[in-house]
Amino acid sequence: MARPRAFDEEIVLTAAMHAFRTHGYARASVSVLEEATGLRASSLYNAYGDKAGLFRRALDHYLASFVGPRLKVHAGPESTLEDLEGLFLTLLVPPYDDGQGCLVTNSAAEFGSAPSIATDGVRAGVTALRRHAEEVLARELGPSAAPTAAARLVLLYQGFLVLGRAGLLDDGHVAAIRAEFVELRERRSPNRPSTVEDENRRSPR
Amino acid sequence: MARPRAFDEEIVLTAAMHAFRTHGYARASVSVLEEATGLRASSLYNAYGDKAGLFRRALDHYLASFVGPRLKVHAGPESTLEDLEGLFLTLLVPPYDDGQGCLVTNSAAEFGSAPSIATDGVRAGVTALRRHAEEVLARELGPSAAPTAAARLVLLYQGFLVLGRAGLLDDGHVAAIRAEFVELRERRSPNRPSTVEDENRRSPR
DNA sequence: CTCATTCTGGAACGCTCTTTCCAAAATGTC
DNA sequence: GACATTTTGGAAAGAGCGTTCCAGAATGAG
Repeated sequence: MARPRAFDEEIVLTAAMHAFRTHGYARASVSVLEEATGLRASSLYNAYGDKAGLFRRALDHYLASFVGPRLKVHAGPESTLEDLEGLFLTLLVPPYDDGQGCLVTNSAAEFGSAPSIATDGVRAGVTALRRHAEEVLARELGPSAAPTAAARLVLLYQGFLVLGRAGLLDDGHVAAIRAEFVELRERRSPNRPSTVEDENRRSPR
Repeated sequence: MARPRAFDEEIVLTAAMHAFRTHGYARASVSVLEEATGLRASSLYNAYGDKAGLFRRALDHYLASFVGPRLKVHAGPESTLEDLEGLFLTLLVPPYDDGQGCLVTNSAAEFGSAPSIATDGVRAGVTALRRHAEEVLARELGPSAAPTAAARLVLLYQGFLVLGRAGLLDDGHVAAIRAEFVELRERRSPNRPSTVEDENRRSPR
């Protein structure tokens, strides 16, 4: 009977994910990862093969455990423009306001367009955001306006994430996002009934 | 009489700048920089003190020799909405379409918000873009709408750069930018006369 | 020519990195 | 208890890193 693992994988992958998000891949040395996860190098190697293997798993974990649930809440089948706006605004409050940015976006910048260990995860993350946004926008604005509006929101969101990562977001950027959604609401499809629930979904701030 | 330098500093800094832009700071090893610049390590150290010193100089050079002139053309005292749109669209054609992104944006993602060798340069780059955009927009839309519109363009531009870096820009994003400027033109201040020159400034594509 | 000064290139240094090795540990089964 | 299996932790290996050292090179001045 093999010795059981002494760690909870969920906890380890979450810790690794945050270490990679904070330091980037190159700067997250194995000793940094040891400290973050509480595991020794040989345990990490035994479990994940090598550093790149751990990164891939951490990125997958990020997509599944952070991006996925956020898209479900803010851009899911029942979501509205207010929920979409909340996707941006929740980045300003705990637990998303730690200033370390998004592992997908950070990895996009770090690895660039050459094939890499981040290629599939970055594409998956950006594609999922766009697809979800487009579905909400198709319901809210009608199907013909949705693709362009979704592409625009993706650009705005990536910009928001980069400036957040750099600590350069300010009230002006927030006002720009709020104005964007004011405009989107003015373009709401007449087929889509408005409800008082919409006002409560934006929160925070 | 001291031995003169065997290199042209402009050429070396430009080469280093591109190496840092392509590989990021952490991955641009001194041997990569040797290859890019054609100088040996000891010459680089003699001239710039250390790797961080070279990076700072390369980032400054980028701001002065690439960002500054681009802002002058696309967001200068005579520039219009069409010129501003060209700031985005020129990223799609040579010499700006090499897919390595922007040293400011890449460094923002790499170094984050903690104090670093990139802090001042990133802030200067983002601030300059915003200020220039805001001046154009104040002329074109009127001073009250300019701050929010500028902040929005900065977010869009950063997002455009990140997705460009990741090789994920497509026609949908370009259409979104074009639509953005269609909307901005509809909001042009009545005080600002339109000219046929405006149509020629957008190019390319 | 000598001199003083700075630059260059190759070699080397010391450190950090990623990864491997292997003995001991942790388990359930017999 | 012995056994087989996997995991863990500490030590070590080898490679790559950033940087320094220093002898020779390149210059203009005298």
